[in-house]
Amino acid sequence: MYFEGAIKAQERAEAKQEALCGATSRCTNCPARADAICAGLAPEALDDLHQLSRHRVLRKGQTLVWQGDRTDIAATVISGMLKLSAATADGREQILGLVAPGGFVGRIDEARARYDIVALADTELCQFSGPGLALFASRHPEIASALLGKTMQELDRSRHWQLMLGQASAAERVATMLLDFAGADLEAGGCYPFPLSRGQMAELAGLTIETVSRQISQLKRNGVISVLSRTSFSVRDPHALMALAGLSPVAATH
Amino acid sequence: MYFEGAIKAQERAEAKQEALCGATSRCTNCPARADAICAGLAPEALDDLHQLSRHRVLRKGQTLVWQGDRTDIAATVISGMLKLSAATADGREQILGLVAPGGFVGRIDEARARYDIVALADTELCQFSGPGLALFASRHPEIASALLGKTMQELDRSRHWQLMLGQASAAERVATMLLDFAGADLEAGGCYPFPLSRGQMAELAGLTIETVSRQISQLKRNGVISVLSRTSFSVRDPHALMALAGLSPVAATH
DNA sequence: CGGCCTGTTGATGCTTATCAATTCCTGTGG
DNA sequence: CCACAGGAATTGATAAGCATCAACAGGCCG
Repeated sequence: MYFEGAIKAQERAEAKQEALCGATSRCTNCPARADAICAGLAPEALDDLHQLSRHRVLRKGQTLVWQGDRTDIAATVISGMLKLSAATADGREQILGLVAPGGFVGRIDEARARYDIVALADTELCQFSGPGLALFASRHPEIASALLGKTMQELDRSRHWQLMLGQASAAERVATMLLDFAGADLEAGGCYPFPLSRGQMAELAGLTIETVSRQISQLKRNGVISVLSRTSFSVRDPHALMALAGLSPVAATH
Repeated sequence: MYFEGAIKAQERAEAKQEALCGATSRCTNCPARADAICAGLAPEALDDLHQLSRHRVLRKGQTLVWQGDRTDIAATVISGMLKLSAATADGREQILGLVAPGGFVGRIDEARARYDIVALADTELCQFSGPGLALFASRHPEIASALLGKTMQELDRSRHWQLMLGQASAAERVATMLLDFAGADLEAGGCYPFPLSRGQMAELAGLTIETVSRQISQLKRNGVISVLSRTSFSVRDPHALMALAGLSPVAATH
């Protein structure tokens, strides 16, 4: 789900090449537009929205927003990947969400940010000011509706993890993550990437690095998956993996 | 936060008495309106919205939506309290959210419900059809904006619990819940209700009944709180309670 | 080729779940 | 008003699961 869009990231190379030509031209060629809040916007409205936006590039590891900042940044991810993560006073971290191309981050109102927003890879953004976007949305119901839809989708994802973190065992959490990485086109023998390091997987699943590693090793031992490299795996027994993920009521709908 | 609105529930008695008089009259007297999505709507628009709504009463324990149902119910809570909860295949339950008067539940699009919606107390609703409300929102930016605001607020709450469930110890989770029950007006000696049973508190915090009970007993032993009855407690040492909750970065902003 | 970061594996202990027994409210009926 | 029944809550004993600490292996880049 999160990661399907990431594959398109390579395709953006050419879009990057073309220097500042017409505003609309950049938008029509935008690789994220089909999934973004501006999808299906009429040409002249798209042009207006483009006037409000600022193209921005984050390098891997760079932080867009710091937890506790008073900021009203809003943005669509064009390429790359962002993570939203909150840290506790004593340094424990929890990844709250991942945002793939076409996804939306930020707030409409200006309030203290409750989490960091950090680039997991080099990331291009189409950035807006929150109030500016809100004003635009008030005049363009299709944008307001798209914003609501994106936010509800994020709410569903967050609640899905709420269930996982509250009730699932380590094995169930890891199996669920792998299914998520595999995406919709899960099949026996299929090869999929680990888009996150073990440490990031641990932060997402509310586990330690060691536990994630052990669970992956056990799936390997049981013949459910093969680990091809540090960053990719193949699924030998999709049915077993889904059975292990078990409690995810959301899986079926993705 | 969740529970401040609940106190107003008693005040609704008179509103209930008045039989069907003018549509707008019912809305203007609605005890939840100040916090609901219809707050600040112009009189004629309010009247239009009222035409789309259906007043409904749920008895305690009654279910509005079943997990897995294909439904598009949307509603504002007028009085009482709803819980959103998801169950795993083997019966473990997790409370995903609580909705107090003025709060909004449901979906705009028709999709499979990912969680149950159940009344924790006798509850009055102002119910809409999702698409009907969406259409209304597309013509009334202030409603679209209010819906987005409510949804973002729910997203913040869900992510707050994501952090709790992923990283916090049992002691931290229970302390955080008690602070939540106390609400904004926390003070030494202040007396507050347990709006949830121990079992419900456990479902919310991702713990067992026994662990919740033990944590409360320990807070009692350490002089941080007193338990006055099964359903109320007083805070002897607010500072200690906040220190124990510790990692909640959200607490400060409520 | 060597250093370093990431990941794996092992040993141990703490936290919390589980199972079981008892006590305490609360509401009902005598 | 008091006694009693039944559920809710508390407390205790034990065990499972995961974190923590520690050592080691493997791959990548300079």
